[in-house]
This record gives sequence, C-alpha cells and structure tokens, in this order.
Amino acid sequence: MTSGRTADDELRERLVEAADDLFYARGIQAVGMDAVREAAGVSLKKIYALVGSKDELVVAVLRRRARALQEALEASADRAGDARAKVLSVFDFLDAWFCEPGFRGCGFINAFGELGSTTPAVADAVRRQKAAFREFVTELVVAAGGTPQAAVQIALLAEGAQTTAAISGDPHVAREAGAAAATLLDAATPATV
Amino acid sequence: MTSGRTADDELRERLVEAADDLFYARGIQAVGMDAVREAAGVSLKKIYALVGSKDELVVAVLRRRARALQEALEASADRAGDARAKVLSVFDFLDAWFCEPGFRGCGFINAFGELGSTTPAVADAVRRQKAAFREFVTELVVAAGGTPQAAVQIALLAEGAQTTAAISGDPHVAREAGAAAATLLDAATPATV
DNA sequence: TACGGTAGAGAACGATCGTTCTCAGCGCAA
DNA sequence: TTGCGCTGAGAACGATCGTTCTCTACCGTA
Repeated sequence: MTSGRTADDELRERLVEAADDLFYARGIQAVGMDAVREAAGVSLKKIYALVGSKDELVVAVLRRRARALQEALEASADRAGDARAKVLSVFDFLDAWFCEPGFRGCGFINAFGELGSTTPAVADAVRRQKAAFREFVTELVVAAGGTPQAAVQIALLAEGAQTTAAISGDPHVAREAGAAAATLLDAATPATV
Repeated sequence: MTSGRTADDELRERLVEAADDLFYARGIQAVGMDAVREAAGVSLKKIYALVGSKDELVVAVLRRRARALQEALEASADRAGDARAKVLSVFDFLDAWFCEPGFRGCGFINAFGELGSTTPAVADAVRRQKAAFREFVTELVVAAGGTPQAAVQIALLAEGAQTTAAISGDPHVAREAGAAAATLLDAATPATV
C-alpha cells in the first residue's frame, strides 16, 4: 500500500515537514541544518542526498506549503454554499487558520522578506504561490458575478489580513477582511433582484 | 548650527541609515556587521559604542524607518484636499513608494517575518509601528465620516498592497487598493446629498 | 615639552553554520 | 563463508559571524 512511494519518499516527506515546522516557527536562517537533522531524525548525509542543499530544502518546504494551502482553500470553497459564499469562504479559512496555535503569518511572505532578494529560487516559489492564490480568488469572484478588478482587491484584503493578524496578534482581522470583501463583491456585482 | 547634535549623533545617524539600506535590500541576517562598518565608514569599536549590539542596531533602524514613514504619510495627507482625499492620499503615497527603485516591500513586515519570533525587541518595534499606522488611518477615516471598522478594512488594504507589490513586482496594486478603499469608505459614509 | 590616559581601528577570538569527508557496517555475490 | 562495494552517521572542515581585545595615536594637563 505504498502506491509507488519508496522509503526515500517517506524520508523526504518527514524531512520537509520537520524543516517546515522549524522554518515557520523561527525564521529560515535561524534554523541550522543540525536542528533540522535532529527534528527529522534523518542524518546530514541523507539530507543532502535527498535535497542537495539548504536552499533546495527551503524551496521544497515552500512547494509543500503551497500545495497544502491550495488544497485547504479548495476544500473550504467546496464546503461553501453558493458562489458568493465560496468567495467569502477564503476568509472563513483564514479565520480558522489565524486562531491556530503557532500561527506566525504567511510562510511565503516571511520567506520572501528574509530571503527574497538573495535567493532567486525562493523568490520564484513565493511568486508562483501568490499568483496561484490570485488566480484561485479570481475564479471564485468571476463565478460569483464579480469583476477581475474586484478579485484583485479581495486578494489584497486576504494578504493584508495575514500580516496584520501575525503582527497584531488579533486573530479576528479575518472577519474584518471578510466583511470588506463582501462589501467589495456586492459593489462589483450587479444586483439580480 | 548643530542644535544640540554632537559628532556622535551624526555618526549614529550615518550608521543607522547605512544599516537601514543594507538590511532592507538584503535581509537583516544576510548583512554582517563588517558590511555595515564598511557602508557607514564607522569602525566596529565605535559602532558597538553607539548601539551596543546588532539587535539594538536593528531596533534603531526600525524606529528611524517608522518616523520617516509617519512623516511622509502626514505630509501626503497635508497635501490632500478634503477629508476623503486625505484618506486616499495613503494610497497615493504607497503608489509613489512602490514605483521607487529598490522597493522591497514593507521593512517592518520583512523584519517581523525574519526575526519576529526570536527577537522580542524587533517584534515590539514592528507592532508599535503598525499600531501607529492603524491609528493614523483611523483618524483620517473618522474625520472623513467613516467608521473605525472601515478604517481597519482600509488599513488591511494598505498592508496587503505592500506585500503584493513587493512579491508580484506590480507597482500599480496601490491604485487597486486605493479604489477598493474608496468603495469601502463610501459604503461606510452616510451620503450627504 | 613630556607623560599619562582615553578613545578608537581593525585583527582576532570563540561560536555557529553549510557542506564534505572519513570510517564503519551491512548486504550481496562469488 | 569471505571479500568487496556501497550507503549512511556524524565529526570535521573551512567560512562567516557578532563581539571583544590589543595596540596605537592623539589630546590634555602639568
């Protein structure tokens, strides 16, 4: 029941997950490879055999986090009722996420701020995730009868909510952002009465 | 014509400005004290006499940046016409800032993402600046007849615009954010016709 | 004019880091 | 059963870092 997964695949998954936890909690450069080795229970020799370098580990972490986020957002949208509710489900998801212990803002924004100008592969991975998020929001907004411009604005609210929640420690900014998103969506959607 | 400024004050100003440029361009941990020494033209001995430690230098940089931002926002608001225009002047300011060469997002968000969980003094300095910004926006919005809730939402747009512009490289997100802010402000302000 | 004290330059110290190298153990084949 | 080759653990290497220490030079006072 391994469906093509080798022992190395499982080691890599354990490694990337352990690194993700540490990088997200403390910042990437504050975490040495020895700490990753200890948290993952994988030797340095094996780590470098699996990922090649610390930079490649960071990129693998960002990719894993991007997939998890996309899946969670899609699951949240799937649970929502009509098209308008699907748009606002983004903020329901953020609301739940911000209240989680260990929440420390957007891992992509943090990584970009720390390494974005010195590590092109990190900058690229972050740009891709943000482009995917914007596209996801645009699809939802357009499906709800809104405009691409409204989608951009709603995505900006979601981005602003993430850094504000992390810095202020107020997890309820997602609700404020959601309320603003509802206002913008309704303003951009012709009434259908 | 020194108005109480000593040679040390001027050295400190030069030091903090040089450090600010380097930290903002590359990330704080990517810049060693030797690079700061070279850029500022101040010896290490003198640097440690002036600021005490690298962490204190970082905090001094954040405080300097906070003052500069507050002054620029206030100057932009002063130049605006009526109360509503003053609210939107925030986005005019952001629009101009995002187009500057060397723009790399919000220095506070970057610093928080990198050091916020390991250096309490950095986290505190960032929280104070964001609280001051929110208060500034609230004053403008309330003066324009809007609600504190609208102010929170407008501040979220400004925050979202900063990270989005940095990551996407699109400097015009400030205009989109401004348009959204106008919509939210108008929706929160009773019509006075 | 000379001596003593203080301030400051930058080399050096001790620590940490990313990555590699050495050695040992295990597995497979003859 | 033995020998060889390959994989992997973690110590070590070389580099970088924040901070301190040593030495020199300058200034002030007697």
